[in-house]
Amino acid sequence: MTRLQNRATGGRRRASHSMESVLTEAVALLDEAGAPALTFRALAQRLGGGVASIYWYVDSKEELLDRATDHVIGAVLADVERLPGSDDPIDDLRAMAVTLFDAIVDRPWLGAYFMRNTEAQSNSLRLYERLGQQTLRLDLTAHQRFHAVSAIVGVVVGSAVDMGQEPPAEILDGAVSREEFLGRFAQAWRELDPEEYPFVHEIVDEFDGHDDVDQFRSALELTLTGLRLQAGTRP
Amino acid sequence: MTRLQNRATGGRRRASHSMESVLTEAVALLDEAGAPALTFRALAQRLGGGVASIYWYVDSKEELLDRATDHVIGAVLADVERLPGSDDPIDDLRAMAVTLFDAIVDRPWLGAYFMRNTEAQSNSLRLYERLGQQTLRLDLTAHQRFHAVSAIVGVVVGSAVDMGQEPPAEILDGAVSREEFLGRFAQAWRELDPEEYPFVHEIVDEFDGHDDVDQFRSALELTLTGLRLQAGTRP
DNA sequence: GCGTCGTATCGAACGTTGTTCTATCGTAGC
DNA sequence: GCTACGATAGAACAACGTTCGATACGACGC
Repeated sequence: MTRLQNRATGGRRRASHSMESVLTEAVALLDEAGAPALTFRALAQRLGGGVASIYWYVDSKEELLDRATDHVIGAVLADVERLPGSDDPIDDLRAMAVTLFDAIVDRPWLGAYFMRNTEAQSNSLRLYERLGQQTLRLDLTAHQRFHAVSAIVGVVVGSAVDMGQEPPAEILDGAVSREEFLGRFAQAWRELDPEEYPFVHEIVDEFDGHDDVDQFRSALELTLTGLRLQAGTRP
Repeated sequence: MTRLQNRATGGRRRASHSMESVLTEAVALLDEAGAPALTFRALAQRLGGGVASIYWYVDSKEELLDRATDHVIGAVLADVERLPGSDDPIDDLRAMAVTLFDAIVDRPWLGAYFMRNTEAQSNSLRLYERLGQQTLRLDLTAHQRFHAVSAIVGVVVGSAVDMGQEPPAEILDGAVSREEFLGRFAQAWRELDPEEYPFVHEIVDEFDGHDDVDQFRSALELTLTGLRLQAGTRP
C-alpha cells in the first residue's frame, strides 16, 4: 500500500497505516518492554511514518492505551467464550477469572489499564457481562450480583497490579533473576526482630520463591467460597 | 530558618527545607490535585526554593513517591494500632482493612503507590505485619496465612485502584457531579440490547449511584467468610 | 581574622515526552 | 485538469524528570 513519491528528492516513502496496524504495533511495543516503551515516537518509527500521523487514528495517548487494551481483551473474551461451561456457575466463574488472569500474566501491562474506561473498551464490557451472566444462575439479589462481579474483578485486578509493576531494571536486563530478587527481600525480612515481626517471620519461607498464580488462585478461592455460601448452593 | 543573603544584588532569599517539610508539601500537592500535580517544579515553588534542592533529600521521583506514601501510611498504621481489638481475629481483620480503605478513600492517589516497594516503605511493612498477626490467631498453615493476608490486601488494592483513577476532568472542575457521570454511563448501558446484555440490565440500577465503600465492604466480606470457613472457626 | 571543608541551595541546561500547527501528498469524483 | 478530502509528516511547543556547576552558609582548625 505504500507508494513512492518525490523520486527527485531522494525517494522518501509515505507510510500508509490502519487502525489495525497501529494497535497491533502498539501492543507489540507494550509486550516487548512494558508500558514505558509505548511512546508516540517509538510507535511512529515502527510504523515507518511520522509522529503526528498516529493522531489521525487516536486523539490522545489515553485513547491509544484504551484501544490497545480493548484490542487484546478481545482475544481474552474469545477465550472465555470458548470455555466449555459446566453445571456449576461458580466453577465457570473461576474458569473465566483464571483465563483473564492468565492473560494478564502474559501481558503484565494489562493490569494497569484493564477496566479503566468501559466507554472506549467495548470488549471489557462484554467480558464483564459474561462474568455477570454466571451470577444470574445463582440465587442472589441484583445488589449481590453486582457486588459479586465487582469482587471477582477486584481480586483479579488486585493481584494483577501486584505483578504489573515494572521490575526494578536489574531484573529486566537479566542481572538478577526473580528468585534472587525475592530472596534478597526474604533475607532482609529474616533479619528483622522476631519479637516485633512474628508474622513476617512466620511466612518468610512462603514468600521466598512464591508463585503469583498460586497467590491469585487462593485469593480467588476465598471470594468464591464466600460467594457460594451467600448463594446457598452446595459445592 | 531562612536567611538573607546578597543584599546588594536584590536580597534574594535562600530556602531552608527538611525531609519533613518536603514530604508534607508533597503530600499536600497529592491531596489537592492528585498524582499528576506532584511535579518537582510545583513542589519547589511551594517550598520557596529551587528545583534541584529537592534532589538533596531524594534521589528520584520514585523515591519521593515512596517516601510520601510511607509518610501517610504512618498515620494509617497509628489508626490501626489504636483500634480496640476483639476476641474475633476476623472482626479485627475487617476493622483494619476498613481503616486502610477509608484512608485511601480520603487520598485516592494512595491506591496506586501503596505496597509498591516495601524496601523504602517501612510503615507499609509494619501494617502488613499487623494484619498478619491476626491470622496467627487463626487455625491455619503458614501457607494459608500468607495467602490470606495477600488476599485481603488484594481486595483493598483492587477496590482502591478502581477509585484511584483520575476522574475525567469534567468531574474535577465540578462541571458534572459524580452522580451525573455515573448516570450517563448507566443510561448508555440501558440502551444496550437486553438480549445480548442481560446482566448489565439486571444491575444497571445498582450501578447507578452506587457507593464505592459498599462495594468494597461486600468484596471484603466475601473473602472474610471464605477465610472463616477455611479456619473452621464459628462466626 | 582567614582558609577549608561538608552541608545545603539554586539557576540553567539537557533529553524525552505528549501534543499542536501547518504544509503537503495521493486518490476519487466531477 | 481541477477540486475536495482522506491521510501523512516535519517542525515546533510546553512540561516533565534529571544533571551540572556554581555558590552560599556554618563550623572547625589555626
